[in-house]
Amino acid sequence: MRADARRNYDRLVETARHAFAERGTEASLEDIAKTAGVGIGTLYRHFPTRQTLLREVLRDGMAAIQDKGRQVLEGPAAPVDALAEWLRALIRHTATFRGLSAEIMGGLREESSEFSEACGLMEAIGAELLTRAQATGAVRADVGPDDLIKLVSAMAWLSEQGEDDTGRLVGIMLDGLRAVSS
Amino acid sequence: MRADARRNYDRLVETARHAFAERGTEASLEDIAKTAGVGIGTLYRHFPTRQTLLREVLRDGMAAIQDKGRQVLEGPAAPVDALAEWLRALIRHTATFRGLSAEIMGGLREESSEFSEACGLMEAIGAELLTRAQATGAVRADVGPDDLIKLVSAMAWLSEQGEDDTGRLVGIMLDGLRAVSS
DNA sequence: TAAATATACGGAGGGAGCCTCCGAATATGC
DNA sequence: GCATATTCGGAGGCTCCCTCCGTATATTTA
Repeated sequence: MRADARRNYDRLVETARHAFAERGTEASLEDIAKTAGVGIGTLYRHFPTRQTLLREVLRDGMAAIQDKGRQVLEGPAAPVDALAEWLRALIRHTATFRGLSAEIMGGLREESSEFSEACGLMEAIGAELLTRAQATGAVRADVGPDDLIKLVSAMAWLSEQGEDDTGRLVGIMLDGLRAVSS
Repeated sequence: MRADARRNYDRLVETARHAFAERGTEASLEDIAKTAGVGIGTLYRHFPTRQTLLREVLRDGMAAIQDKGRQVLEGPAAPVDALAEWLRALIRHTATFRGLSAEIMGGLREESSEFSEACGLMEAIGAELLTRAQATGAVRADVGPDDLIKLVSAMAWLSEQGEDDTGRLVGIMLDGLRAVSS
């Protein structure tokens, strides 16, 4: 990769990070290019679609969520609590940009999405935490890992909508996931 | 109101209903005007904002939800079940158009929104059903009517996202609303 | 170091959608 | 039938999307 290309690539990712944080995932790409001091053509060469750019911006955060998953899995907490903690972290991350939860849901649905891979990864981690929690009988048996992602997206969407007190609502949802102690 | 104005108004509402159903609330207004056989200026005179048009399209459905509320309130079902049934109906209605749940959430937040009034109404009905259910001890006491609307919106959003099996996820949420039988 | 070449840059341009504004058209009341 | 208050319609200015290709520049080679 040529040096100038590398430089522009990095500048674009950083600028996009700020723009997405400020204006959501629908931020103007022309603005991002201009702010990065780069032509719009350059942006499109490096990132053919908005999703490509978004995925790159999110790379680190995704890795962090993965780590978090491993951490709670190996931690001392009870399986249900470990799952809950991870879900909360995932929700927080999914809500960093307005519009992101919709992209995630798209990734869950369409194989071709740029987020399909990331979704698969999250689902895998969730699956591990989930089955472990289900084995203890503390989480209802009729939910799958994909349900987890969907519920997480919905909660993240709520959070995106300018809802600051999402924590309590997430708590309600988590209670719903717990098995009825009949 | 002049006869031609009335005619155009009605045509616009009907055309918009189809367009929103097909393409979501972001459907092109210029297309709607064209399909209705009307100039774009005419559309904007009758409906200064997209929300105005959307609100008009939803008028009947909103009334239906109100009726439903009265119906379950006076019905024989247990308060919790009445609440659950009404919430399910509200979710179904909120999910008729892609993008509607976001508008609803906006209406809940901003007084100036075209949906503010409708939201207030829904919240009032929900409040009645909720307090009644809470009085029986079957629903947790730490939720308010606004929480209901938020959770409904989140579920409707899920449904909008092309999720067909939302019923089960809604069930999970409803379980979360029920009081822990300690 | 200077030429050759592979690579990357940038923005003009066509398309779509939003919304405003105002001259032209037309219902309605007298 | 005419006056006039309403309403109509779409051109036009704006923003944004995305593509295409002539120009510029980094890197390699002699």
